[in-house]
Amino acid sequence: MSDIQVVRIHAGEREERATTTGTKAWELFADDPEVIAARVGSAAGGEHALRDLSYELADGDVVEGVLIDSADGHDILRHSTAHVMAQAVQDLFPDAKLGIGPPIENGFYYDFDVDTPFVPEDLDKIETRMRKIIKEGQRFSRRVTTDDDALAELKDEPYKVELIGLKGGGSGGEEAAEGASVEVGAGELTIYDNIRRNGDVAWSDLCRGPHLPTTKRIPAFKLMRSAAAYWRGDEKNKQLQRIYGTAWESKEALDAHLERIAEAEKRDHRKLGRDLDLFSFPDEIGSGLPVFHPKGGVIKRVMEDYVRQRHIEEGFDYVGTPHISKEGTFQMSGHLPYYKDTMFPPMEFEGADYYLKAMNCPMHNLIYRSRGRSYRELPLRLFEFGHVYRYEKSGVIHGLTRVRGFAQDDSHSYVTEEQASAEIKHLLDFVLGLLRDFGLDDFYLELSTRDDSKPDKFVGSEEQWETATAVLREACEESGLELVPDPGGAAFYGPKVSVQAKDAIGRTWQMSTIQYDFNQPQGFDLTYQASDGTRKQPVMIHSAKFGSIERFLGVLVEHYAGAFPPWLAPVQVQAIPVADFAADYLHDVARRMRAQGLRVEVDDSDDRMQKKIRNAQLQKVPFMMIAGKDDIEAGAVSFRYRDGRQDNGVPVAEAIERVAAAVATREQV
RNA sequence: GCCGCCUUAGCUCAGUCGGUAGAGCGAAUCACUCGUAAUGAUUAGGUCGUCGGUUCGAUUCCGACAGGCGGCUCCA
Repeated sequence: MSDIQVVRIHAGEREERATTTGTKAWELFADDPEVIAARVGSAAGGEHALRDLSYELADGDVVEGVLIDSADGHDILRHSTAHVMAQAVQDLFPDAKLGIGPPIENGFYYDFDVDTPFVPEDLDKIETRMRKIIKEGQRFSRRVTTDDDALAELKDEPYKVELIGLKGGGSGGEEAAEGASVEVGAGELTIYDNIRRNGDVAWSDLCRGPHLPTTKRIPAFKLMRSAAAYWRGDEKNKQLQRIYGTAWESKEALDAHLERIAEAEKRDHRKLGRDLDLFSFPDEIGSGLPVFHPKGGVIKRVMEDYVRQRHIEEGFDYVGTPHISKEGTFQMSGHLPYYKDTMFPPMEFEGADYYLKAMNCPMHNLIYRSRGRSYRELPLRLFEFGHVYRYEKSGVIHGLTRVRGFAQDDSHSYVTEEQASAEIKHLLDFVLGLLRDFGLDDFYLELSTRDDSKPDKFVGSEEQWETATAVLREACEESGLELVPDPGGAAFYGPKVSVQAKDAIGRTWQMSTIQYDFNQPQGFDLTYQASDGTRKQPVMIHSAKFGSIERFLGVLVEHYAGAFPPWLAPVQVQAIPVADFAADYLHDVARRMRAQGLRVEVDDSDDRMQKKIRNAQLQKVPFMMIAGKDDIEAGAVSFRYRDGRQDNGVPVAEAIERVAAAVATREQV
């Protein structure tokens, strides 16, 4: 028997463990608590060559080699935990039919077809059962089978039967099996048996693997919630009951994960929006239609002022367009056939159908077209805060991040084909700089292209798409940022680049978008007079930096956890008199600060000073400015910063200067 | 839109196995005038999401609708 490499994989890190002969390979890591997954490969034939080999141990037991392709230890751990969960569910609910159960980011799920949805108490029971299975140390054992054998064996599992059918389903098979790849993969069919110590098969599942050696290798897990999910992600299919869980290499890692979830909840902009009195969603107005309170209004206005100023500096002209328009505008742009369902129903008036606009591009096109254009005018850059309304399905509304009415910081650059590349690179630079000013500096790009298998979802010729995609790709590559492909994610009129930014706790948000559009200029018959006197069609480049002001604000609330940097903070300075006698003094200092454009409030309520400090702290005000007898005598104030640091006896002029400087930097404090 | 859960004072939540409700915080008033995260007392505040049904009686049980939450689907 040839030499075997045993590689251990611990929490996503790989480490070569040993080279040995096959017979002892399994024993090497069988008792190593560090190992949560194992790969067995052949030194001679390369690890992939051993996919199907099994190894005979000294005592005659047979152990399967596990092949871990791109998956890391977490995926194996989580997928194995999903199996244990499914076994527990079928133990407790014998009628439950299996869907699929893949690992996902931070966890796993498994779908079940059951008559009654799971309730939280069911999850407790399932967890208990899972602990028992884990304790039993059932071995995950791989078994190659044939389609026919598998169909016979799994005849009571209709969804598994369907997956087997998909696998062999010809050209569509690969795509159709996408969601099911952990079950059947692309190659041969395998079944994993969970084998008890006494050799009994406790449970089996159609699965491509790989898995942990035994269930004992699951150190820490927790079931999180149950929810319905459409079979194979298609809303035409039946909904199955999905249970989500998470699994980690240690109790500590699990606790840290739960801690991160709690931290994310604390940052939830819907909660902070209420606590900090920023915005609300009155039922009376309607779902997904926020109102901004004075403090939220300040942040919104500062954001708008900033982005308007930046656009003007970058050569954009600020324009304005109405909220409603006759149907023809959206016919011309080509939007209506694609998006009628997601536009609010039209209002009939004087024999015409008026729609609330769901996009601004058509309006900008009409500004472009309002007179003849010369190549000398290009690039022509138009920018506005366009208020758009989209009839989002009721189930998707979410705080400020998914609403039915919002303002886009929408811009369109009309350029010659030759200028497109430079304009896109320029926009990308512009966008990244802007995001950095909002404290976001960890990015990657996503390039959304058309889906060649669904030509009816996209307009334009293949060459047009190729050109446009190439231009975008080049700009992305030049930026040096990581580029992730998103096939099929393009708008109907052209490909797009989107900037994905990571927030303070590592969550990714889609921010700005840049889209290359060769279609609308044609629909609107946009032209310019070229230098040679001919009429040519411009290319239109859509870009939105915030995307939606509402959404961006929601993301910022979560990114900063409500503790905005001074330039964005609704109240920059909270003045707190030690007692009443100091209120006039602070009102005077506040007046001088306001004259510098600073946002200052004086808390002259009859609360005690400590209470006022607490309130200011809870409101996450960056500067607390305190004054009592000592300060008044010295013509000074005392600072308390948001982090609790103090600075006593700062002369008033210097204090004002200090706050103004902090605001001017746009930096967090 | 689909599945499940939820909706009681401004907020967070108790409670009523069907006999119309409570706490803490917040608010208002009064007293205290205080040096870096909650002074004390008093008072006000709710047709228990809306509409309908069952019932002698509904906040409680049933239904519809609206809104919210968690997912799915969707996201120009």
